[in-house]
Amino acid sequence: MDTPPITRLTKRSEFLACAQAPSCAKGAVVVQARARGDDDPAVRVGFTATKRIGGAVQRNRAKRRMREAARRVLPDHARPGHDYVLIARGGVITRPWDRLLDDVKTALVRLAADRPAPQIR
RNA sequence: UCAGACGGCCGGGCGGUCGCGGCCCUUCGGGGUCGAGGAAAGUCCGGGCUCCACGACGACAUGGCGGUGGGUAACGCCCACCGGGGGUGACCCCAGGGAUAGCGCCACAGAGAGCAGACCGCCCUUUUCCGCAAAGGCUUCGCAGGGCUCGCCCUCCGAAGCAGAGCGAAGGAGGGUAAGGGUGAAAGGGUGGGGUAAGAGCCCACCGGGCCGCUGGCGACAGGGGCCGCAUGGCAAGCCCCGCCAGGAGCAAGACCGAAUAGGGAUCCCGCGCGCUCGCAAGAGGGCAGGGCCGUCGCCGGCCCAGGGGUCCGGGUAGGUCGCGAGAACCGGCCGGCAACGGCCGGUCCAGAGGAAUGACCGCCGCGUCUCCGCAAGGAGGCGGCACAGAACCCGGCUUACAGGCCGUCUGAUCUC
Repeated sequence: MDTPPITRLTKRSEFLACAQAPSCAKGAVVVQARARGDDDPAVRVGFTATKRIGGAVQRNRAKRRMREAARRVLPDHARPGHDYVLIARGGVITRPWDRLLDDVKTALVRLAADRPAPQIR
């Protein structure tokens, strides 16, 4: 099976929809996962870093690290037809890179185990 | 060499493997190219741009600015100069218009603080008391001489005492004095001399100040002259006065396109008939007839409808496109100007934007720091050490933040010659 395309979330409404979805906090990130319920197998992902992280420089750096982590982890651990939102927590900038990857991976696995995705052809 | 003043600049570099955003090309595999800052920050001023308002004007209110002359699109910015203050100096600092337009304030301290003021001190007059006391005087006594009416008188000298002009000290009363002490942010020009009872611009010299000409300068001002002895302070970041500048909102400005759904309007087609019950009414219920759908075309049965359907127009939401980067641009040269800056010539194209592009891992080098080895030069290793910080419509400024480092000019010391 081909890996579904991964695109970015860009609309505020899409982020808000994911905010209602199940989430899992692990290490330096919080991951929200939402089954869109349409027939598109695409995986979409968005990133959030609030002002609690710091100024613009810190927030940008947090999003870049999360984006790179998602790029490494999502193709193997994301479920098709889902939207994911990664929210930065306090230590996301100083977290060692391997640990950050583990955080995202285990959060994704746990979300997939908690609620199996509806069957998608 | 050491201290310091001012101005300017950099703010990690090279490489590898995966990646990211815009644009272009593409044989759709990919390729090419560009891709954060000096502050992108704070959003404090000034503009461009856009919409709204508007008589293109004036007045008032409010806010801002405030030495002069330049620069600029403009500014509260920049440059040069002037004045004042600080520093040995290079240089630095100044909210730097008006205090005889008016109002107000000047706390505390202090005797007195805005038509000044007598606490201490100084001086004069007077008075009380005390001390000292010249020349001379008076009283008493002694001694000597002389006279005579024999008891006194006169003279010289000595002793004691008294009064005493005057001097000194203390106190009281009246007055003079702003030089001194003390208070204060500030005490009604300063310093020196004369003068005086003591003092005082009372007088004089210099400095300061005011007024009026002159000279230089575009000007702020400066220089010098004459006159005036000259009480009349500070605060205008208290109100105020004067001059100058400001219509308001901001790219979520604003322009265009515009789905689904639900409203609105126009028009066309079909239907919109009868009676009953409940209800004040709006309306609700069900019957016959009508229309639609389904089962089998119809009869018949079920369900649904009091309206249904089509076309067009308009507002408008999500969303999309534009606004949006070739400009008060940058680089180099020449010219003008002390400079800010301006002009000309040549060259370059240089991010774009949306939930927002620069990251992850690694190697080498640089810098910093720590540990160890070494007499030293140096070497080895560790670091989760390498600033402040991320364009969001765009410019010109200001302000604030910033590890470390570089360059230039100048000043004061010191050393060598």
